Amino acid sequence: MNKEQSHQEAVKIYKALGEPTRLHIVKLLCKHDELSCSQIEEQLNYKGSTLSHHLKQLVECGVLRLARKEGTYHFYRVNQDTLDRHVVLQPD
Amino acid sequence: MNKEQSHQEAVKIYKALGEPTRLHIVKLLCKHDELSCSQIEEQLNYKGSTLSHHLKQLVECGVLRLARKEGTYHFYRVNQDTLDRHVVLQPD
DNA sequence: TTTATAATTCTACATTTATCGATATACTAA
DNA sequence: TTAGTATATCGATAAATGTAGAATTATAAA
Repeated sequence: MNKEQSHQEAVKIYKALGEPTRLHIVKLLCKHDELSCSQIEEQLNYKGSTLSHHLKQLVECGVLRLARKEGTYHFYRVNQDTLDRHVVLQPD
Repeated sequence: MNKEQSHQEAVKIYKALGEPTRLHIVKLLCKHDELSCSQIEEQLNYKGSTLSHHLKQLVECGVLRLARKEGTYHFYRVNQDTLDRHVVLQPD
């Protein structure tokens, strides 16, 4: 990977975290091992379609991954290595 | 400072860095101790008014500071402590 | 199969924002 | 004072984006 690519990769990650809803999602997942979209919906005051939109972006930039499916539930996890490579998240 | 405030503060910093031009400016300043707007203009392909706009945002979120004025030159520096508290910048 | 639930995708809309030219401000030198 | 230069601010515009309702897909249970 060249400099320009890694630059854009970092930009994507910071842009993903530079939005209050998405940073909330990530912080929540840092405390919960794994969560489904509806479990996140219970904790944060947003519609499922909105959360789905944000989850997609967080997966695309590598901050999260879809780790497991059980029935209709999709469980997401933090990619801790990706996070560690770019950010220092302050605990709530 | 409460949780919500520190959350918003982190969001501002990540949002500031989640834009290619601003991340370029910050990386440049990490290598140059201090730089003026026109010195940055020499290295990055943007107009002064655009850079001024970005520098303002980077100062507002605490990533940079206006460290020194000499004549009409305004020299900016990285706030390394702020940066260290929130991000791990990959070297170019 | 039908019904219900979880998640995603689609569509629309309002808001934000990156960029840059024009203008204004601040400082220096002649 | 006048001219020149460095920044900052203003105004306009095109593009990106967060949100949520509607529709769609996928899975499970009755």
